[in-house]
Amino acid sequence: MRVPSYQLIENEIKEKIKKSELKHGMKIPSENELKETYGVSRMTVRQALNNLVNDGFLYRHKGKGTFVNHTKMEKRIQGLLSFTEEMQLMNRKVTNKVASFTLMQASEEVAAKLFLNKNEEVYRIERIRSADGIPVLYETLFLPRRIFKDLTEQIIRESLYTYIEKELKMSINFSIQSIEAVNADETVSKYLGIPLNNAVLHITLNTFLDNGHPFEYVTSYYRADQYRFIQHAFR
Amino acid sequence: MRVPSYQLIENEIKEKIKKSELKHGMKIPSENELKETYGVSRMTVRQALNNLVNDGFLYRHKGKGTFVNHTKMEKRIQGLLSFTEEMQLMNRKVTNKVASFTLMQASEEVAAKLFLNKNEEVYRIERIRSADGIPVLYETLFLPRRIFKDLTEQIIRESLYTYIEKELKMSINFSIQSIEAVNADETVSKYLGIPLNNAVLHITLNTFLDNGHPFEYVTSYYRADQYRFIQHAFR
DNA sequence: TAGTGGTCTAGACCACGGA
DNA sequence: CCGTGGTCTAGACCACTAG
Repeated sequence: MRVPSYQLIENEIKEKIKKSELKHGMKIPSENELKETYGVSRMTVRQALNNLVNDGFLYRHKGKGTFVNHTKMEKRIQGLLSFTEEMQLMNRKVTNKVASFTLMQASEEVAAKLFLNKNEEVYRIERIRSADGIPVLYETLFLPRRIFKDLTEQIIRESLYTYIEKELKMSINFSIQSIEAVNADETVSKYLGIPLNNAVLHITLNTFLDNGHPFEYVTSYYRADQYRFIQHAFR
Repeated sequence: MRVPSYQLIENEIKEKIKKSELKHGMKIPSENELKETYGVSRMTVRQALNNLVNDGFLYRHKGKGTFVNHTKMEKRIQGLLSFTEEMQLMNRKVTNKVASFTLMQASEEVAAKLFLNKNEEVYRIERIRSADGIPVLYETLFLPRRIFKDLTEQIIRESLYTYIEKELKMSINFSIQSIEAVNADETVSKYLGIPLNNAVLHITLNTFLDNGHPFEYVTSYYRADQYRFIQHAFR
């Protein structure tokens, strides 16, 4: 069983939505019909549909049926951009300074975030990123050795996302970010050139490839006077 | 069958996480153990656990077990939720205190955000919102008189989104948020009960109806120790 | 090897919506 | 009333992790 049946069903329905064979508001076949079509049990059909509902592709009405939602593309008004790409969009020139670059064993926290076994090797890299010469963010990256066999400082000074997509030919899928506000400690104030205790955005980021594996875990601090997040959310 | 068994299981686990009987990284009982504990089938246990995984309370490792995730009040961006709805998801009780409630003429900024003519009437409302008695956010709402003809303090003490959808029968579409970090000023520190200059999240929010009209403009300050944003982004 | 979560079956009864 | 999705059962085999 290479690919589970429920994923096949999911993918077929996603494809039909993508190709507009299924459009917003249209009713899809009932669970019993899909069960026959795919020759699986109803619970398997439900597993596929549940995932599509959770991901926002479909919605259900008890007693009526299952319907196609607004397309995902509409929801992804803002995609996942790297810092380099974001700054390019605003015509600002990015420079990166690598403050440290080491290979170490993953701590428990890092191993959990990167789905590694404890003590597997990870790169730990500290980087200060500036836009038009102004330091905007200080970040610590954790990257699994397993994926980045031959990482160099040169790559880190340029763009990691470009390297992954163009050189390693891997496909980035999505990220989960947590955004908090904290007061700058000594390290942060030093690297960002701001007074101690100034409010900064503290963001941790976990990014995943198409195959479901995480390839980076990043903790970062953004200067509040230089950066803010804009977010769209749909009801 | 008033409350489905899987919801009972979900709620018990959520409660234990809330009361710190289950903490980050701890393993919860296996599906077979839970099946015995609750006297249900394994599929029912899995339905409960799947929901908790989707909502970010738990995570699984094949062959190892199911574990408790970090908790802090989190915003999971799988849609636009009101504060009330978010807190319900976390099993927390919301109380709202209205600090001021006035009808005034829109300033230039507010008129622009709400697509009003200058000097059109808007409600200006200050509100402190608490979860389980702890003040979490202080916000100032601007609502156009044109849409909310008969707004009362009572409505504001309860849930505005519910009022809009259930009473006014209008349909909320999407919001644009800007997220920044700032140091708490005197007003904010007083209302949230935190020291002056503590970092807080400063969020401004513009929310739109299905017909394209904005119905609220909100500026708010969230306690950093009680709240963070979680955001998914797709490439 | 034993235990865990992942997938799947072939049934069942229920609550809701519409004709 | 019938068809829909919602809940639930009592099994089964698989893949992964650990000792």
